[in-house]
Amino acid sequence: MSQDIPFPIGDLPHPAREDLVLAQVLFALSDPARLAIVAQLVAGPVDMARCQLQDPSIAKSTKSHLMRVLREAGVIRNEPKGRGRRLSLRRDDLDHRFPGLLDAILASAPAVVAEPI
Amino acid sequence: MSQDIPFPIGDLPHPAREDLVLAQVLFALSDPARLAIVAQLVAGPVDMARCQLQDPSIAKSTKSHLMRVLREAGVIRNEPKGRGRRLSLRRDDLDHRFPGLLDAILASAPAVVAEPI
DNA sequence: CGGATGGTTCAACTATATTCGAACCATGAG
DNA sequence: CTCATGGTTCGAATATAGTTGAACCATCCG
Repeated sequence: MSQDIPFPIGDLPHPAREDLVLAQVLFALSDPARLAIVAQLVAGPVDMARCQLQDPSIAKSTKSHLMRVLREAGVIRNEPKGRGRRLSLRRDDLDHRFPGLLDAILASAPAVVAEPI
Repeated sequence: MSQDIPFPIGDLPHPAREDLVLAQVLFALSDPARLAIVAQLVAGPVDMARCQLQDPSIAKSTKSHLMRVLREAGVIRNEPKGRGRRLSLRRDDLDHRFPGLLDAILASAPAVVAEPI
């Protein structure tokens, strides 16, 4: 039961809240680049085009892959928006399944201040 | 500064508290087998010989490797004891560097009841 | 309808992790 | 000392993850 998220979140598959797996979430967050992405999303949703990686030389396919790992672990949402995509933290689902986990990680993660528009 | 732990903990190298890296800790805990080991250590130190893995068919070299990943991430201590080794959670160091992280993970991890002696 | 822009997917390659048996080392028991 | 026990390390094999350019797809803009 509950294969993917019940209501449409865009064309990409998102795991339902009850299908999140702790080890998978931890793995997704075990990479500094992915951790930095998550830190950027704490303040709120970010358009993918505006979400920068530390290393600007990274290929866009790689960036897309980073987002995929986070999405498939249930850490972020990735929904179409206009001609681009909008990324957001699935904080509610994470907090519900793993209370305190995200807070603890974010508190220890290097702060990433969102680039002003 | 502070390469390894300042006081002797056995012959194996252990990272000092201030050298623990969040991403590395998360990675160490992102494997179900390692997560289960940690869960076993919550109740207190365990002799390695008594610390069982779910899959009993796993080679001892593999078990040793699992312990190494956890040790190198600073999650567990591994000190000589008699002719064997004693494993323990570095809860104090983890709590100090990443407050709430271990609690959150353990609360969400599948409980592993220690085998009675 | 054409571009142009922004992302995903694919296939191939590289890099890193896992797993194992064998060899080795240390300790405690006899 | 000698042996058995319990673990680590090594090297090789396998598996999984990361990275990339090219191809593709969708949306907006003109």
